[in-house]
Amino acid sequence: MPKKYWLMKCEPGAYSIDDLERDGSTSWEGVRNFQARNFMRDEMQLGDGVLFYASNADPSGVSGIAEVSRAGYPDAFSTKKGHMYYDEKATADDPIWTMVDIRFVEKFPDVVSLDTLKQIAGLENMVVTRKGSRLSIQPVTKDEFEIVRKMGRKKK
DNA sequence: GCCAACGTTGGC
DNA sequence: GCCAACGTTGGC
Repeated sequence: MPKKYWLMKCEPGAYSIDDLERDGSTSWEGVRNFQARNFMRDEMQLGDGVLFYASNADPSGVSGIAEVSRAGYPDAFSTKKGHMYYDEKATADDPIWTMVDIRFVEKFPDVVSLDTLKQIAGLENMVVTRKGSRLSIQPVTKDEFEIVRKMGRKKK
């Protein structure tokens, strides 16, 4: 299966590219959106490329690169009563939700801001540049991934 | 902090 | 199966 590419959003206050660099890798639990879950459960594969996107940031944008280090597996937090990711509909047999692990690859010298993404030719169809795009895990094409990586490596 | 856009829920 | 109400996301 050919390698796929993704964009994963997180608020830096919750988890940033610096946290990922420090930790080396992390589990990506707590996604409670069916579309995003389906991507993790059905399509994400070991080694897939990830654009690490900082939302609600200053500025918001892609702050680095990660890769999938473990494909989709059940999100055990969904059955932990009292936990912030607890879902009362989840059971041991059917935890409903899925998580993946990702590994740090690189941090960009400068964030490729959303504003920049919107101006770059070739990224017109990127999900993240569309108005009202709230999906926290989005598919990205190989071309889009490489354009953003190239931009991110460029020093100002 | 505001609020538009969105996803989910639940009444009917 | 529609759709209003609600809660959340995320840019600004």
